Formats: sequence, structure tokens, C-alpha cells
Amino acid sequence: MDAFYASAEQAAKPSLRGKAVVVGGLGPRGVVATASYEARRFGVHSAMPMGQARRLAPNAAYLVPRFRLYREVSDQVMGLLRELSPLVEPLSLDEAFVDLEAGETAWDAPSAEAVGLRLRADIRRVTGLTGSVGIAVSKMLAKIASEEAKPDGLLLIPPGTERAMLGPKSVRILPGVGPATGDHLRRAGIQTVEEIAEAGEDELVRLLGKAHGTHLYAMALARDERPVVAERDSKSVSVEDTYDVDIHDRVRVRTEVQRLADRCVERLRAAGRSGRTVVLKVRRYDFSTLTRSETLRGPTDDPGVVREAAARLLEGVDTTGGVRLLGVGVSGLADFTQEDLFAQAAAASEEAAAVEEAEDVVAPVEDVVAEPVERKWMAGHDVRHAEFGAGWVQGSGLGRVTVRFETPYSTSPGRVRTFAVDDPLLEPADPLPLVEVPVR
DNA sequence: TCTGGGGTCCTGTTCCTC
DNA sequence: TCTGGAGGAACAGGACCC
Repeated sequence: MDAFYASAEQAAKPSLRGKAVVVGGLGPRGVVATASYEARRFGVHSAMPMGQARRLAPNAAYLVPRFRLYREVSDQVMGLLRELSPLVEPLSLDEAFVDLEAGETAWDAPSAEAVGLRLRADIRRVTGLTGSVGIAVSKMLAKIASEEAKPDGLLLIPPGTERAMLGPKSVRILPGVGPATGDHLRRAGIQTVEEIAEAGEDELVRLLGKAHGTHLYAMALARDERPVVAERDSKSVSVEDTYDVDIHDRVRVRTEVQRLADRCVERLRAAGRSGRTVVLKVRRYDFSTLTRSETLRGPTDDPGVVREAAARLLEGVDTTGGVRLLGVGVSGLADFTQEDLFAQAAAASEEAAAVEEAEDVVAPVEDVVAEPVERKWMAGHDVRHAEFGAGWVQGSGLGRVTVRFETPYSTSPGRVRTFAVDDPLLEPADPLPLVEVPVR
């Protein structure tokens, strides 16, 4: 998908179509997740600090990501891909490999191109967004082709022309060559893909190590035999938070680590997994990052166990000077826990007793009294006003919230009104589908 | 200018076991 | 009994991707 998050926001908000839109973290330490093509013309790009983006494009619309909307659109697109082949390998919300041969939907270049053209039309019809398609004989080449096809295009690399196409391009075009490897190669006098091929495998391995060197050399020769893999189990689960202001207080650091451990276990359990290695991540005031890990005797999904391990790991870390980020992760994932193994051995009655006991610990939902909290209106999020209907938050502050009343189906930009943040007629709403669903 | 969050994979070092 | 080496697991860090 092209500039996915930003395009989805433009489709949802007619007043932003054709305008510079930047999606990302809006806090003091936020970075750009996606910039619309209009914003890119000002030099704004992914991973850029928000402050810098605002200096480059002060008049752009700045929005927080709405993953729920993106996931819904992503599901629609993945559904279209699965109609083409059972072998679909998602890389992220907005990118996937499809093995057309396995789906028997294409058998040569012309048939593949026809499938690609039809797919692009289907994506536009179903989601209202544009996607680009790259077609080639391997995953690496298809990926490069789709990058070259953006925005809103299709590129087929005819079999036999791969090396001629790659040769003159920068080494950075190859997946896996980032700034560090690019610099490394440049210092060795290697700037193009052809120069990697000329340098030879031995030289590449000497420069970059065995795995990276042999892999890069193979890619430079357009060799890539990796199959499209439909099902892939995740290998770790982690959560991390960057704080608006560095934390100096050791007690606060400890409580944050406990909270992160709980959130991590929640995610782990939601995925039905457990893990054996607990990882603590600390980014200090000077951006230096360190990790500490501990491997347990068996996999667990017990929040207490993960919390304790994270706390032990923290004891060995010096946080004087302050921390800007903390993270807790679990790796070495399994589908069972150490406790499961004990449980299997235990008598059925004991097991039942243990379950009852565990249930006692969890506070019933009814007992939790909802405290009145100040409502937060996030820029870009959908709202509904009892009188004016559907709209989205354009901005908020100083006790006021500004709403633009328009939907994805509005034909012209909607009107803007400002309300008190606690206006009882205003409430948060779910995102609307980008393409109007016909009412029967 | 001042650097997110969630992942994957690789490498070098150290420690342990055989 | 001591020593050397091989090999694997654990650990820490770094590069990369979206």
C-alpha cells in the first residue's frame, strides 16, 4: 500500500485529500510513522523526529495513528490476496508476498501482469486506496519491483533481465542493506549492486561476516530461493515506552518496569503463548541502550514470575542520570507453560482447587468503580456529536476541542466547530469504513 | 535535529559440559 | 587427576525492517 497510514487518513477525511498529512507520535519525542506524498515534497519522511517534520512542513496535518482502522483495511487487502493463492506471507499491515504459481492464477509474465492489474483495481474498489504491485521470480526482486512501482503502479521484472536491472543501482536498494552496511560497503569502494557482484563472495564475507556476506552476494547475483511462507509463529513479545521526560526516580523506574511486565504478559496471554526468557531494555538519557535477559527453567505466562525476573534484571542496571525508555519482553516462546506440566501431573481435584484459588485473586469486574477521568481528544480520532453528526478531532487544548464534521463519503470538506472538552453531546466514535457499504 | 514501537536475525563473548 | 578442545546455551549488542 502506498503511504498507507497517511492515505487511509486522507480517504477518511476529505478535507485532507491532496494535502500534506503526517501520521506519528505527537508527544515531544514522537517520530513520523508515515508522511503523505504531499508532505514528502517538504522533505518529511518516516522515522524523522516530529519536531523536525513540523519545521519542514508547519502547515501539514499532524495525526496520531489509528491502528484499528489500518487493521481493518489490511484485513480487506489480505483477503483479496488470499483469493489469488493460499500462499500469502504478510510482512506488515500493508505489505505481503503472494506465490501466484502456487495459486495457479498465473503461469507466465503476461498472466502474472494481468493478475497484478486486476488486483490493483480490486484494492481500489474495496478499500478506496491505491496499492503498488511488484512481480518477479523471487521475493527479493518482487519487493524491489514494488518499491520502484510506487506510488500507484505496477512493475514486472521480466525473467532474464534481473541482473541488468539491479547492476547500476545503489547497494541500498537491496533489502537488508541499511545505513551501517551501506557505509561499510562505501568505505570499501562498493557503491552499486554490480560492484558487489564483482567484489566476489570471499570479499563480502570478509567485510560483513559469513551470513550477511553470502546472503548479500547471492542477492547481487539476483539469486533468492526463499519460499513464500504463509504461517509464521512470532518468536518474541515485547512492550516498551518512551517517556516524555527522563525518569530519574529509581522507585518510579521500578514501578514502570512492573507495569510493562504486566502489559507484556497480557499480550503474551492474548496470543495464547508463554515464554522462557525475560528481557529488560533500558535506554538512558544519552540514548545509549542496554538489554539484560534471564532465562527461566521453563516457559511461563505468570505475570508475577515475569515481574520478578524483570525486577531482578533492573537491579543490575545503573539508572542514575535518568532513563528515556523502558521495555520488557519475553522470548523463547512456547504454547504451554511450566505450570501446565505440573498441572498435568497433579490430581484432577487439586487442579480444580488451584483454579478456584486463582479465580479468587482476580477482582470481579463489577467491583471496579469507574472513576471520572478527563476525556482525551486525540487529533484525528473519530467522534460523533448528537446534533452535528460524525466528524473527527482536528485539535484540542485549553479546555476546548475542535471538530471537523465530515465522513469518508463527504464530497467536499466539512465544517469546523469548537466545543468544550466535556461537552456532553460529543462522544468518541468508531472509524467508518473508507468505502461506503451499500444498504440493502 | 535529536532520534517510536514492535519485531527479526546475526555476531562475539563467556560459561558450562562432555 | 588434570588439561585441552569442541560444541551448545545463554547473554549482550547491533543492524535492519515496516
